[in-house]
Amino acid sequence: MRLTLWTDYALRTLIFVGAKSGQRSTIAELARSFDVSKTHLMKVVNQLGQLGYLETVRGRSGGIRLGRPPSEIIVGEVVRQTEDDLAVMGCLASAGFCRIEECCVLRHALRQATRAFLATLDGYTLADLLAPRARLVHSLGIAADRRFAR
Amino acid sequence: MRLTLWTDYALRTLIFVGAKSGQRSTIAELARSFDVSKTHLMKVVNQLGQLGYLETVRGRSGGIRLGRPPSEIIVGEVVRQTEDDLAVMGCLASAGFCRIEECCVLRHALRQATRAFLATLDGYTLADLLAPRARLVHSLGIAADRRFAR
DNA sequence: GTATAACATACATATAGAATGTATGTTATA
DNA sequence: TATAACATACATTCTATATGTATGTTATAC
Repeated sequence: MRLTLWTDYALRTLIFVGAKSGQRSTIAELARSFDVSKTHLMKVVNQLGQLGYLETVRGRSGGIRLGRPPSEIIVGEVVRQTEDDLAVMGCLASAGFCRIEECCVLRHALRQATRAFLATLDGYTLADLLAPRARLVHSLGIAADRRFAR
Repeated sequence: MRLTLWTDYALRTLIFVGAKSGQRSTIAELARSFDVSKTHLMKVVNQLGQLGYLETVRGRSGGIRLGRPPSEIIVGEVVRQTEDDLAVMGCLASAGFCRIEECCVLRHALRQATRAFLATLDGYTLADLLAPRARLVHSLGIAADRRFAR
């Protein structure tokens, strides 16, 4: 029962970009920090941009910043959008999967459990994830931006 | 975020065997009903037997029956045992996965969400799943056992 | 005004884990 | 003692995920 690495990168991207607050981040910088290829992470960033979670700026001194305040980015919502299949069992993904589906109590239980999972994540916003900001900045190796430093 | 088909078969096996109550089931019969190969389902049944959920009887007129009362078979417990990896994200599966893991609030949230998922399933026993017995028996095509019928 | 840094996107390939299949062995009873 | 049924090791197939490659677009610094 694993969420995709895609969702993992998406959430980590939001945390990273959020931790830099005012400063812009670049995909190259994120990719280095996560140890993924730039082109791959680019796709994740692209989706987050289209969903409005990120504001992407093209051009020579472009980069990424948050598209809305951290307190308005709900973790459960992000997961629902980056994960394209949240059905924990085949019978929840397509009809006719199992012959007892019309009277299946298990199916009901699984739906309820999935709701409980997402509801828990809905209790967290990006602002909550950014609470230990000082430690995050340190762990992520976020340094002062040299372009603006001098 | 899909549970394995293995877990699916395990739960369906318990429902099927439970629905036949007193009567023994055979793997061949289950395999036919689920439209899986006998040898594959055999492995699932074997595990359930080793865990004590099923009592398997070898020999010419052998078969399967429940190893304990339906009310004592907790769905969440079964899932925890048939699913070998319940970590919804890499960072919950192995240490050193991500550089912010020591101060990561998301990690905490994901653990909490997983607990909520399983806690929901812990609220159901096999007895609950068997409640609509008449309809189950009908949908599963469970007929009177011919070996004992005449 | 043009070179360049940065994002955008379509398409192709690789990989790992799940799912299934094959083969052989063991048990118990009709 | 033949046979129906469970036991288990090993091999193979399949598919979604993950990644890579290639090319295009945008906007600004110089």
